[in-house]
Amino acid sequence: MLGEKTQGVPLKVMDYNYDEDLEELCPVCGDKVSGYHYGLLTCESCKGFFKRTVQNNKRYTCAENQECKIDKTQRKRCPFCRFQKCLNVGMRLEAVRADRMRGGRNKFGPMYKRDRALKQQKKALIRSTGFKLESAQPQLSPVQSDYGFTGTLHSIPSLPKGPMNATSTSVTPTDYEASLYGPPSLGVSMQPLPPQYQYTAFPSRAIKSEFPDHYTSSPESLSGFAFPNVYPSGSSPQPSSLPPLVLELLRCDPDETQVQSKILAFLQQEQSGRGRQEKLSTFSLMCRMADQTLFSIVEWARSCIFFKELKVGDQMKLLHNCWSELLVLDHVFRQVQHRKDSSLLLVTGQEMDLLSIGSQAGVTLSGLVQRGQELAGRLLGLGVDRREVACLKFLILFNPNVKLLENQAFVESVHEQVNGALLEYTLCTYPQYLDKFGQLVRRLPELRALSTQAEDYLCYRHLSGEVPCNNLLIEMLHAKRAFV
DNA sequence: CTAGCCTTGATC
DNA sequence: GATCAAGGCTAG
Repeated sequence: MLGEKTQGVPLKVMDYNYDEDLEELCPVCGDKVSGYHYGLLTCESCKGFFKRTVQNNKRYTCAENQECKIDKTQRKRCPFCRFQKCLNVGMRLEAVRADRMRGGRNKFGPMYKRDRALKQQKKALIRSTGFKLESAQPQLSPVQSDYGFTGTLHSIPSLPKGPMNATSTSVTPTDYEASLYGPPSLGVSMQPLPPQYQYTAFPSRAIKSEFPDHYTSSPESLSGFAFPNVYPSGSSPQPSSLPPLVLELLRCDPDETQVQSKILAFLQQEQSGRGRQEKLSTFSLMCRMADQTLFSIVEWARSCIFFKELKVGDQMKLLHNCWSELLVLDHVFRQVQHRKDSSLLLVTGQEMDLLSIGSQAGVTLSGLVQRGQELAGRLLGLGVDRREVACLKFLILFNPNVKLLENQAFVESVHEQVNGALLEYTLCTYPQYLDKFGQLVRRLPELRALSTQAEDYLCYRHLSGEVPCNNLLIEMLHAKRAFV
């Protein structure tokens, strides 16, 4: 109500303050913002659209190629792309209440407040300096970093409680915010998980199956260090000062949420088709999870700039060389975003208690996990961001030390280019850090050492027959070493 | 379906 | 009591 007043009706209470939300436009369609809705400032119509879609579990399809431009005049044309954009800019499914309770506040309240404060600060800064500094500090996203929006994935202590309906998403009023929509379906189809898995929030329900496999408008919508795209239409949201190559590499990154939902759905399906007796052990489940993650990594690589230019033979050689490093980096960076010492965040969004790993996993595996945590700790200390990780992935993939490549020169050149872009990026984005580039790059040998150990371990477990068959992991292992 | 306006109610 | 983001209602 007041949101409308302050912006809609130009009350004469305030003298035409040149500040306050003047240029605040809905990040989905560019219309006038009416207040915070479902996680960020949006217009009234997108608020309503988002609500209808989630509440009624709407499924849309796109008549074109899922990249329709959404603006004020065309937003009605393609609900699929509109909803897609809603999610990409950061609207939160979990802010739509499963129980439809009206009024009151939710846990986003403090975040909205903080976001306002930050905007004020920024404005003051602009006024005092006379120019904008756009996203000089991309990791300080008011909407997504501090309140742990990876942190909405925080765990629910135990199994679904009484009034929870098995298939629908109804949840008790008290924990609807926290539980989101994942637990019920997880609980049903995945069979009772081992106690060390806690149920975690998972921000989607059936809608997830509607998501396309790639996203188009904003490369920046992931949690952690991402900056929400507040630019009204599809043009590049980044200040031009950033090395374009870095942005390009980031664009190749898959949407975490989509990967997460895909893998979770896969595991659920696999698990539901399994009899009670043949339920997987925790370790086997982890292997399946890693296996699926590896699939998504391979998928990522194959669609990547540069990599897709290579002949298949070279692609295979590069991937065989670095699959475990990419897998470990993926895991480690997830822990960086997770920011918890007490648990691991799995690719499915589930949390796993580190203490229980320590007590159940055996020395070698515990040691590996521990080393992963240490690496994550160092990266966290460095303040690594997504763009840097995107570069590191390419540096790992385009390893110039891989021999017998058909197009060795190309691989070397890509490696050099990415190196240069990363250096430039760290220098211009974190000028206060004298040697961030060096620090980052020095983590790569550590990563490699860790991944080699992990491979050894996997190999050992494989030889003891403990790793599920038909496994891409094993295929990769085979490719790299001569097996018995 | 859409989107503008209305009602609610926990928090400040 | 004011605030303001949720959900609800209803013309178009």
